[in-house]
Amino acid sequence: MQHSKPGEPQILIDLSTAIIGTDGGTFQCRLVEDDTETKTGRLPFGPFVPDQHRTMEIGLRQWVGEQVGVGLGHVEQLYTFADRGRQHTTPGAPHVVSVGYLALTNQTGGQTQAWRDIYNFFPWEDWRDGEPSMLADIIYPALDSWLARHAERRASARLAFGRDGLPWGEEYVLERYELLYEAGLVAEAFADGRENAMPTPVVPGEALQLDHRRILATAVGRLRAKLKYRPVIFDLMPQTFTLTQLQHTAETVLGVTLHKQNFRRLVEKSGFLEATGKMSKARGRPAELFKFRHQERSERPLAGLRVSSGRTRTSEA
Amino acid sequence: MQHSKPGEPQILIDLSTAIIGTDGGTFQCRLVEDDTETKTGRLPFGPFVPDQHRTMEIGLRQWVGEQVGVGLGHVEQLYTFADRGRQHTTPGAPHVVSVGYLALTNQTGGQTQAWRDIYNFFPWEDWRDGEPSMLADIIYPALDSWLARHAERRASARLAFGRDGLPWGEEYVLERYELLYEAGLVAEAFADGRENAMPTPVVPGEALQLDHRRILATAVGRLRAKLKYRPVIFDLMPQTFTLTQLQHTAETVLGVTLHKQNFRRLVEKSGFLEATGKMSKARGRPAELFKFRHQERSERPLAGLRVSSGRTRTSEA
DNA sequence: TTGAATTATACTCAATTTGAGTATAAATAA
DNA sequence: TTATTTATACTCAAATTGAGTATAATTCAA
Repeated sequence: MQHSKPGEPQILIDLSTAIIGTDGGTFQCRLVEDDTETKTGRLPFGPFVPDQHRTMEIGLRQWVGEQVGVGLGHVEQLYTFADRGRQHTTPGAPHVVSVGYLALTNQTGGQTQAWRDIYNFFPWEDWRDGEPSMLADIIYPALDSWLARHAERRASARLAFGRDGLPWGEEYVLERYELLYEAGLVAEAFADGRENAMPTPVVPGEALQLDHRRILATAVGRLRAKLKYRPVIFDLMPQTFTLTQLQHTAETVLGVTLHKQNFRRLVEKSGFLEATGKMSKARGRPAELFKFRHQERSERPLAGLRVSSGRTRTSEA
Repeated sequence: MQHSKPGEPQILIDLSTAIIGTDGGTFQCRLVEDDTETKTGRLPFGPFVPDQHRTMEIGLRQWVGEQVGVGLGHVEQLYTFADRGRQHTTPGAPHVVSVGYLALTNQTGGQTQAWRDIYNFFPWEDWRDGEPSMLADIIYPALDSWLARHAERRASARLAFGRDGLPWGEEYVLERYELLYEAGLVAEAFADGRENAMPTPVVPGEALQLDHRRILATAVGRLRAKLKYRPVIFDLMPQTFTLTQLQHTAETVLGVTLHKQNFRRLVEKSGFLEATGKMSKARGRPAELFKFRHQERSERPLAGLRVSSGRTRTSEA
């Protein structure tokens, strides 16, 4: 009864995957080394073909395998985006819906140049050296001028960007990107033909094709949130690692710095780590190498790192 | 390049919505008063028609409006289910993908019989009177016998059901339902033609059509989790309410009992409530009526109720 | 070869939060 | 008028958190 009559426009589902890893303090995402000579990068993606793919995850693994050949650890579905005007619509062609996925890996880099620093796409998200100056210098003035005409979005903007004394919530990555898009300040807004968009993007940060930057923002927000209540960080780590390396990874993902002694206390108490007895060799005092106790993953309530930043953040200059 | 060639089987997207409310200690979901005389209920749902629906949320609001006419408060997307074998597939017909949504409302009941107690569908989820005996009596024996042949699912089962001394995590509603489905213990497993399924469901609990019980499980799990970090509970409350009513709502959703004095302390400290000065009249001492400070929703970090159960749960008998 | 710099790790301590009560107040019902 | 019911206030110890200080084990550079 509610089902579509034949002749209605077809729907095509695209499966797009944000493959995320870290490498010595950089926060990386795997892009496709593109054949076409467009300036903007893209995530690995391809259509969901129900006849070939028993599940969407099988489909995405096929496209990831063919296009970038990265071994995936944790994989999770993020969100299904279907709004008209934000999907690439050729008249007459099927309507495209994209299902975004997050995948984590501990194998980044290698010989390929296709691993890109995620903070290139979202430079305002990296607070490891304090509040990025572009917020006060560029983003807030531009956003405020748009908000003057869109009072109904004020409350969301305050929460998302931590204005007026509210804290900066590192997990609101998507909410921030969406506001910048709505305000016409990023390149995709112009590419999608929004009437308020500037031909030259106002806000710094590299664009991606289609809605891939939106998917990446969703992925980063989800990962940042999840880090705090599930032990997903270990999917980003090599076999063995020092506590400092673990902390650097957490800081890279969260985009903030953490209190070292407390981080160590937290992580040791968690029971997820097992000392290997071996030591790392580097500058300064050698650090013990740990490994993740995989069995623990199924043996305890699965807390994450209930991390707190090293310094009380004052959210406004 | 990766796009579908014409002639490939069509995809149809169904939008299905779990509308959830509470009414004096019962946890309710709005079903459609069904025209067809099937025994099993269903959620309001209908196809996503891109030409008519600018967004999926617009589409779902249309189907909800037409089929049940309930005013929706908070609405959020849950998950997109597309696995073959769990969607109703008629050969040659389009493959159906369902996007599940959660909607909250504070208007339940009324004249209709279509509001059903959610714990009818998941009786093992209600721990307000302690651990339901059916877990030890029916579910665990049946599950264990299946696990004996599926050792690879053991770890998930322990976590989901809190076996072997692990705590019962009230938010793992979907994970529990999925395990029961996989083990062939619920009616939908038989309806979907799984070879290991019993013709008569082993586990108590009413079934729903299609994958609607899976969607409802997703909704309940998400709501239980979200209650703890976002102020969503107020979408379930009337304009004014006593602290006891608020607590009962939280207990109804979470399926556990809470410590009264601490709940009150928590909720008062949160800053989300505003005393009205009015008093409720009932048995016993009158309670003050509060209302939700809607502006607060955009003025503070949006914590939820970091509730803890009234008694330390021992997860195994 | 010594001492400065660097990094790791151990420990302290006050403030806050949490879990689990006890005590008291204000109604109704018998 | 006393028991029952419900609401609210307050206490207190344990655990957790935020922010240090102190010390140990290296390398680097003079």
